[in-house]
Amino acid sequence: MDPWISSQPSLSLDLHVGLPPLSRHQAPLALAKPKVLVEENFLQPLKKEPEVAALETELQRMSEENRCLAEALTAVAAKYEALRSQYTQMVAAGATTTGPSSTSEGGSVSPSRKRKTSESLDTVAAAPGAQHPQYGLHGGPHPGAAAAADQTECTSGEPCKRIREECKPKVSKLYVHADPSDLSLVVKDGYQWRKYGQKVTKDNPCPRAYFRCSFAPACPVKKKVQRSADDNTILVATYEGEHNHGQPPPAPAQQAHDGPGASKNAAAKPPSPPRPAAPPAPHHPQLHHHHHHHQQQQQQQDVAAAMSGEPVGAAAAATSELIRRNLAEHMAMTLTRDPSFKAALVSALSGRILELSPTKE
DNA sequence: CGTCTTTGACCTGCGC
DNA sequence: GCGCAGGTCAAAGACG
Repeated sequence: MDPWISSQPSLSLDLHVGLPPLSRHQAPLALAKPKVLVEENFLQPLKKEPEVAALETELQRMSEENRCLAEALTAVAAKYEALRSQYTQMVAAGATTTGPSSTSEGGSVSPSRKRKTSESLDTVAAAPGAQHPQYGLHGGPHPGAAAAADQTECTSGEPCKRIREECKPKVSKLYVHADPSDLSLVVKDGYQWRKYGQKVTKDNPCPRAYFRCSFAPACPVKKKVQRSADDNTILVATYEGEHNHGQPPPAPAQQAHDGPGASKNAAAKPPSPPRPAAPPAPHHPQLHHHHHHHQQQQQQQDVAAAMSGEPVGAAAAATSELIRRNLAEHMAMTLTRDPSFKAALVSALSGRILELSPTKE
C-alpha cells in the first residue's frame, strides 16, 4: 500500500463495481448523466420486468459485497499503517545507517536521451513511492509523482504532450540476474512472449529485444529486455501496459528449474509464474523489481502479517507464522488475480486519487 | 506445415 | 527541414 495513499485523511474506498473510473474532468458529466437515466426509468415504470428486478437484486448484492470489501480494505490499510510505523520505529531504534541500496539500479538502465516522455515515465516508475504491483496496482506511477508530472506539464503548456503522457501504458521494470554467457534475452516471468524485434541502442552495446504478449492476441502488453550497460549479468525487462487476460495456465513443474536448455523457448513456455506486473514469487530469487526490493519484502511481510492479524515483531513461532504468511500471500495473490476485483480496486483508487490530488485544477 | 526467431527496412518522434 | 535514434514491420529462414 502506498504511503501517499495511506497518509490521506479519508480513504474510504468507494468501489464503483462495474462502472468506469471517473476522471475529475468527467465528473460533472458523470454526475449529470445518471440523473437523466433515472428520470428515464421513472418515465417508464411499466418496463420493470423480472430482468430488471434481477438486475436490481444483483446490484444490491454487489453493493453489499462492495461495502464488505471496502471495510476489509480499510482494516488492512489501518493495520498496514500501524505496522509500518512500528517498523519505522524499529529501524530508527536500530540506528542502522543503511541507505537505499545502491545497486546498478539507478544507472543501469540508460533511458532514451531523445524521448523525453519515456524518460520521464521511467523516472516515475522508478520513484520510491511507485505502487507495488503485488497489491494489484501494477507498478503504475505513484499518484503523487503523477500529480507532479501533471503540474510540470500544465506549466509547460503542452496539452498534446500531456494527453499523450496520460494515454501511455503503465510501465514497470524487472531486474533479472542472468548468466552472462547466456546470450538469450529471455526473462521468465510467467507469460508467453513473442519476439518481434531487436535493436542495438546507442547507450548500450547489448541489443534490446522487443516482445509482445502472445498468450492473448489482443493483449496490449509489451516487454523490452536488455542487459544492463553497467552489469551484463543483469537483464532489465521493461513492461508496458497491462495484461487484459488471466494468467496463462501453469506449465509442468519441472520448468521451475529450467536449465540452459530451456533458453530457446523459455519465453513461450514459462514456469508457474508471477505476473510480470506483479512481483516475483518468493521461489524466484533471481527476479528483482528494481524499486526498493527490501522495502517490498518488508511491505509483503507487513501486508501478510496484517492480513493474518499478527504483529510483525513476533519472532517466535516462526513456522506457524510462515504458514499464516503464505496463506495471506496466497489470499492476496488470489485477490489480485481476479480481474474484476482489480478493475474495481483500480477504479476506486484512481477516482479517489484524482479527488484527493493536491494538483486539482 | 505451422510457429517462432532473425534481421534489414521502414516509420515516427525529437532535437538542432 | 534534416538527421538521429528508438520502435515496429514483415519477409525469410530455422525448428519441431
